[in-house]
Amino acid sequence: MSDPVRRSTKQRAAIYEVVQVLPNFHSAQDIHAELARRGSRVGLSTVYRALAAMAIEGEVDTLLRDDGETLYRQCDQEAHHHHLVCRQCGATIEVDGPTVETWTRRIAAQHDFDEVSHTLEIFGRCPNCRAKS
Amino acid sequence: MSDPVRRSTKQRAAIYEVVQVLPNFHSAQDIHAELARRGSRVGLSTVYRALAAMAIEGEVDTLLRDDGETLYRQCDQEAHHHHLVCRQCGATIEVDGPTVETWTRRIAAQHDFDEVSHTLEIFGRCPNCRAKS
DNA sequence: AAGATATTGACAATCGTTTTCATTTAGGAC
DNA sequence: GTCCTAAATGAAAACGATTGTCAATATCTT
Repeated sequence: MSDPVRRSTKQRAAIYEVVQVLPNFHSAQDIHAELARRGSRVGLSTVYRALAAMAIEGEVDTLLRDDGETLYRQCDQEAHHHHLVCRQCGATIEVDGPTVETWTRRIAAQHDFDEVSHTLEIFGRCPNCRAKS
Repeated sequence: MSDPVRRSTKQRAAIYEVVQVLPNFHSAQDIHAELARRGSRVGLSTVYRALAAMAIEGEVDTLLRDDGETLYRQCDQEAHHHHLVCRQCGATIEVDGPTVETWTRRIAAQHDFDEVSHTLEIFGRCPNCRAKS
């Protein structure tokens, strides 16, 4: 009962390519649109499936927006990390959080929880967008 | 151009009542079902509207689940805080995070971001659920 | 090349949530 | 109390992201 063998297809390659090239986070629909713009006519379901698979493999980074939409981005760092995201332009900075890691582990231990994970995102306005307003 | 006046209605009272009584986080649909169980036939749209309004007023606490569903709960603390949530039974502990608050402010300042907010939730398995497995 | 099966894509279905809009109701004025 | 106006309600439709369906296609193995 092992996992099905993965086959490499033109579609998956195209999707991977676009994700690598696009800066910051984008929705599956964005990526689908970008593919169309480039002439790759890939089905929307295929984009969703490929992105979900890549997220599981750790090849892409995901972020859940306030309204529930899932955003994807190329993953720079292997290790667990967080994001500082500009609410206006979407610019993203990856931040590393030893302080937070330690803190969450301590909190969990205090309440005798195990198998702990956490989500943390910081939202704000970047210097560029502030200058424009 | 001031905000419309808020009127107090039986429906809002019923919704507020249920939220106060239910432990832990529940979806708008859960709350709607619980109202029905109690004989209060309140429209689903009304439940959504009331919960959204209460969330803005800070009367209830919200949590965005991994799949994008919004959960609501009575708010014990006025101040900004985070949650330690059991993945299995949903038990929730409110945690206060001066460490994290400081850390996020510092990170934002380092990158010259302003109007900063953040989301942080810790997920794990509570002692009860661990005992059961 | 041929067979087995993973993958694709057009489309329908799902599901939480929001909007529409006609009807009802709260709350102030008289 | 009665009137009036705007807020609130609710049933149903609309919406938007995502997932399922399934026949057709492409990939890998032999």
